[in-house]
Amino acid sequence: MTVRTRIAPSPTGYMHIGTLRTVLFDYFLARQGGGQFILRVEDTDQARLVDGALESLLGTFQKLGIDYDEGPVLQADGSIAEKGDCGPYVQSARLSLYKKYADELLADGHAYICFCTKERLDEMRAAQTAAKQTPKYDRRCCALTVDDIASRRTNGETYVVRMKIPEGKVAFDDAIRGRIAFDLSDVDDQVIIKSDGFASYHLAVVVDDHLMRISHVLRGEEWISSTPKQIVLHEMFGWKMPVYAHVPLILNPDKTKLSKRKGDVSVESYLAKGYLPAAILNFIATLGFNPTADREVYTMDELVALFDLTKVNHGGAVMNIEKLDWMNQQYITKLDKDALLAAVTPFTTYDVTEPIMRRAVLVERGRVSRLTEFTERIAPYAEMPPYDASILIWKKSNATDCQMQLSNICNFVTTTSDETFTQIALLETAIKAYIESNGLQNGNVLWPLRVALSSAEKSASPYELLWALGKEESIARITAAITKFDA
RNA sequence: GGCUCCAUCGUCUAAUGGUUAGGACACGGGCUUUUCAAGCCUGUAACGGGGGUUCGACUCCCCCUGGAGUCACCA
Repeated sequence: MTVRTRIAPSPTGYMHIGTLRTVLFDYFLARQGGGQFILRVEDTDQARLVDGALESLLGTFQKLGIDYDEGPVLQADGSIAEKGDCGPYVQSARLSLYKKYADELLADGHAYICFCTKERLDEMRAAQTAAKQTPKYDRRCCALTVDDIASRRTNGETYVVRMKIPEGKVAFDDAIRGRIAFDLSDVDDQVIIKSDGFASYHLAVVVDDHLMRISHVLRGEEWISSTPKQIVLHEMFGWKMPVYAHVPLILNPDKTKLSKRKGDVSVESYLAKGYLPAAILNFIATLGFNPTADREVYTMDELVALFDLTKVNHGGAVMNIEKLDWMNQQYITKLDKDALLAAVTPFTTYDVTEPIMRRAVLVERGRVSRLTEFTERIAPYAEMPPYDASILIWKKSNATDCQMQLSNICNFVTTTSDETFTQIALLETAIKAYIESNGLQNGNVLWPLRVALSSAEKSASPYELLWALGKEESIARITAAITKFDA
C-alpha cells in the first residue's frame, strides 16, 4: 500500500508547534516508503479567516525546508499555485463537492435538515448541563414533514444539515494506541453543513481524505473523541477508513494543552527568537518519539529512516525550552562558516561581511545559544566599550606590573608577523612562547591583555580576540589600556 | 458531570518478565584553563497506590488515585 499522509491546518497566520510535529511524523512516514505527503488547507470557518495567513503558512514550510508532494505552493512572486492531481487543496474551493455528498446523505436518510436557532440550542444545552446530562441535540427537527421543510425553506429560514448518528457501538484501531471503542449513544448529531453553506470539519475531512486517497491520518490526541463521527460518516458512504494515529499533545509546563496564554505556540516565534530550523525540527521530532536510546541529535535523513509510529509515546510532553537552547547551541557550533554568517545576518544590524565582525561571529559562536544573542556579543568588537582601568589588573599582580606587561606585550604584538595573525593557533603558540622565553606568569600577561582587548572580565581568550580584531586594532586597544594608568 | 486517553528522575526519555532502572537537559562537584564558554569526568534525582498472574514484575490483567482531552453552525 502506498502511504499517503496529509496535514490539514487551518490558516491562522502561524504554524502551531503541535502542527509541526504532526507535519514531521507525516513527512517521515511518507518519505520512508516512497509515499506522498499532502498539504491541505482547512479554511471552512469564514469567521476565522486571516488575510495573508496561507502565504505565511506556506512560507514557514519553506523556511523549515519541509517539502510536500501535493498542495498549495507559494511561488517566488508571492502568488499561490497548486501541485498534485487531487486538487483543489483548499477546502473553500471544494464547497460544491461537500454539498453533493451532504445531499446524498440527506437522500439516504443519514442526515436531516435542522432549523433550530442558536438560542434554542443554547437553552437546551444549559438545561441539559444543569441536569448533569451530556449536552446533545434533541432531534426535534427529525419530526418535521417534507412539507414543513419545504415551506420553511421557501420562507427563507436558515438551516443546517445534521448527520443522524445511528445506534450501536463503533471502534477503530489507532496505530499508536491500539483499539479505541465508543458507544454511539454518547455521540451528538453533528452539523455537517453550516447555515452559511460551508461544510463543517467532520464532513469535509472525511470527503477529502477519501477523495485524496489518504492512507494514514496523523493528528493530535484532541481529535480522538470526534473520531466516531467520522467513522460513522465513512460507514454511511461505504468508504474504507484510513489508518488513524493520534499523536500525544505538546504541553505547557503545567501539563495542560499547549496554549498561547502560557507560552510560545508558534514555530514562527521560535524562528524569530533565533532558533535554527534544523534545531527546531530535531527537537520537536524527538518530543514524544525517541529513535535510539543513546543520542539526542539526528539529521532529517536519520529521522526518516528511524521513524516508527509504534514507538511514538502515548503520553503528552512538556516542552523543555532549556533543552531546546542546548540543542540550538549544538547546531550553531556545527554550522559551517558561511551558513553561520547567513543565519546571523537577519538577527543583527552589524555588517558581518566586514572582516572584524565576521571573525567576531566566528569567535563568539561557542558562547551563544540563540541567534538573537550575537548582536550583544559582537558589539565590543565593533567599538571598544568604556571600562575601568582597575579590571586590567590580574588578581595576583599590581598596577605597575600590569602597565609594564601591557607595554611589553604591545611591543611583541607589533613585531608579530601578519602570517601569525591568520590563525588563532599560531597566535597562541607565539604568545605562549613569548611568556615562556621571558620567564613570565600566564596570568600576569594574559589577563591584562585579554581585558585590554575585550574591556570585560569575562570574554573570549586573548588569542581569539587578537585574531578577530586584527593586528592594527589590537595594538590600538592595548595602547589605550596602557595610557589609562597615566591618567 | 458523561465519554475517551494517559501515568519511569523537576523536564524529555530508555527498558518490550530477570538491569546496580540507562541516557539527555537543568542542577551540584571535579579536571582543563588568564576569565567566560565549550569539552571531559562525576554526583543528587524516578518506576503514583493497592490487588492479582508468575519462580520472578517498570514491563501483563483488574481496581483506585491522579492528570489530560473532548462534549460548537472552531478546526
